[in-house]
Amino acid sequence: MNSKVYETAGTGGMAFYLCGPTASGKSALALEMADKLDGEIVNADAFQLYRGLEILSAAPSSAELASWPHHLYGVLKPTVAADAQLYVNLAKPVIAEIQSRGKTPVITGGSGLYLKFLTHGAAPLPTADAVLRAEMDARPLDDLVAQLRQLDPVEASRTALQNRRFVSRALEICLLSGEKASDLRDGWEAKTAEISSQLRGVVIQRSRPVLHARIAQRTRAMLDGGALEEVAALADVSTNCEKAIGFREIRALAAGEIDRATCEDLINAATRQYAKRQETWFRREKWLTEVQL
RNA sequence: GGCCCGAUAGCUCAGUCGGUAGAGCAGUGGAUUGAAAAUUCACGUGUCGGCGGUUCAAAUCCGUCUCGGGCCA
Repeated sequence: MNSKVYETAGTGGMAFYLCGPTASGKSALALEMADKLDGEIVNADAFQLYRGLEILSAAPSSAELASWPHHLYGVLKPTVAADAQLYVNLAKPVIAEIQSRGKTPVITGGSGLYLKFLTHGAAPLPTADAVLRAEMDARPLDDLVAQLRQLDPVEASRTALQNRRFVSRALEICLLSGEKASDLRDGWEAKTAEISSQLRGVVIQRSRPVLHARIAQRTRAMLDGGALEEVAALADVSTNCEKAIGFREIRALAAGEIDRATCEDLINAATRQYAKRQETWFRREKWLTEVQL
């Protein structure tokens, strides 16, 4: 059934990437692949990194974690605001250490940006600055766009100017570095193709009806399996964790603003939309071998 | 049985004075190198419940039937 996956994986040694949309069955396949490749599983999911979000993030169960070496699951406190570079800083040494023992890292997850940073490296850009971001968040978008146009017309011309996040980040780079974001980014982009040719991995695909059914099943299991208690226990969380799908919905349920069925529907819809975005992302990663399950 | 209200996109609904219909949500496709489970862009033909009638022209007016919901018996 997974002969194409095995073929892509080869005989082990190199890191193997196992990607796919949420609820596609990555975790189960990871266990299988780790066994096959004499490997160890490394998390590449932005939310499974956190402790206390196990149910919402559909992290592997404690039984699964105990059954085989897993790395980078539940390693961050919910108050920490992670980002792609922080993830790479955590993952690189873990992967190297696994390889030094002659094992194969099976890097498993669906966070496209985190995976991209890990596989292709980071552009030489300044790190996010919380204070500057807060300042920019308080300004009108038009104002940010005008300043970006002035500081870096090239970047402004190729940025989606309706997207506040993208405009802010481009501007942030210019302001923190004193250089043009476009110049800093160009150097990095030129090198990505060569890197891709040396990577090895698969992206799991499932038909939409199947994926949607799996999502619905999982949402129900989450809500029945302690997600409400988990959210209730998360008193102090970073703004990262607040964005976990299900967090707001379950808060609303607990507050009596919506009923259980509505909560379930909302979580399902948000999860389906997320899965679609993941598919769009991975479709562009041509180095991944598509595997239909 | 009588009366009233409703029936329009997958869902919830809008539709002015008659000129063959459009919002939100859902869905689909895209963008996306330090917030990414984030953020953002694009995409709207559907027996206007059925049948008849009036009219140059009906989602819209009239009749009737069907199915909901309600009130009175």
